[in-house]
Amino acid sequence: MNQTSEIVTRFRKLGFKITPQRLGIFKLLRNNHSHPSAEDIYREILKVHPSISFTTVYKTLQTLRDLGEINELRIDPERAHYDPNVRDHAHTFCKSCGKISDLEYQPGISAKEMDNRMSADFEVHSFQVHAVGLCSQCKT
Amino acid sequence: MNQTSEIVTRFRKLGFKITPQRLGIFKLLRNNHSHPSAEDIYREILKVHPSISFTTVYKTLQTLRDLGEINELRIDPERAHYDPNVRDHAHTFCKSCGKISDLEYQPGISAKEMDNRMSADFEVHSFQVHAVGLCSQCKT
DNA sequence: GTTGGTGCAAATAGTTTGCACAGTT
DNA sequence: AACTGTGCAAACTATTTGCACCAAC
Repeated sequence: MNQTSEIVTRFRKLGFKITPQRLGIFKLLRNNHSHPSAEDIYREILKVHPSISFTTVYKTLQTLRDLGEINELRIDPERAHYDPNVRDHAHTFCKSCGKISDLEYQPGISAKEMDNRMSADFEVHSFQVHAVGLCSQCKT
Repeated sequence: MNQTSEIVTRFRKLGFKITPQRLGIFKLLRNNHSHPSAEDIYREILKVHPSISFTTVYKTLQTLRDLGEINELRIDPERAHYDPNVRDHAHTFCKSCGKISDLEYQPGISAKEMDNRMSADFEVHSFQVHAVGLCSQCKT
């Protein structure tokens, strides 16, 4: 995810408007490594904008996703999570507590390299690597 | 997924019963490389068992998944897909038509190796690798 | 003033569950 | 006969949408 100022410029250029709600969401996401769900973000932003609606959060996340500013992670079968870090990287997902963490392991190949390799058959947009299991707290 | 006869033995051993519906589902899944959703399986099995319910399909898939006979794939944000091939392997997911295919690329590391490497922090049960993008039919 | 955003409420869709009856063992 | 499975219907939950009013531009 870019600097807030860059996103603001980008939004304006595309005819999107900048609202306090959106600014709050941008701020909440920047440097956020917790992989929040839409609901998580909604609950947090409520502290700053007590009358914001879930719909606004939801639609803003969609917009940011469509612009490639954030990734929508579909690791958790129960809900989507959002990640402002759009660089290629892997995740761990704990089946017990649902926590998603960044994983140091590198797949050894980027989405771009992957795309070059198999472009005849499939056009790769992103390349996702997940380790699913139990985190240190949950494995007894 | 094991041979049907082995699954039957395993089910009986665990106190689960063998019904024509379940046998039909076992047969439909064996050697199935199409990564069907529960709905897909339901529609297929209806041709053989016209009065089977979605609930039965759903519960049987859960049981097979819990026994490790099949993998529940959560690549498609819209629905779960099922794969009788439980060996480590990667998938492609087409954002446009939703098709899931097996991918030749090997992550270069198995879930077991992965687990050994990072066992201090996280207990890896499975290791999932997905290329998300557009299939040959959908990329214009 | 024009256009897009917000927030409410309702619809959608996949998934999951409770329960009575039927089938397997 | 005992106990699990089946099938129906309903509940649940995350997600998505329609629309009237509001705010950014």
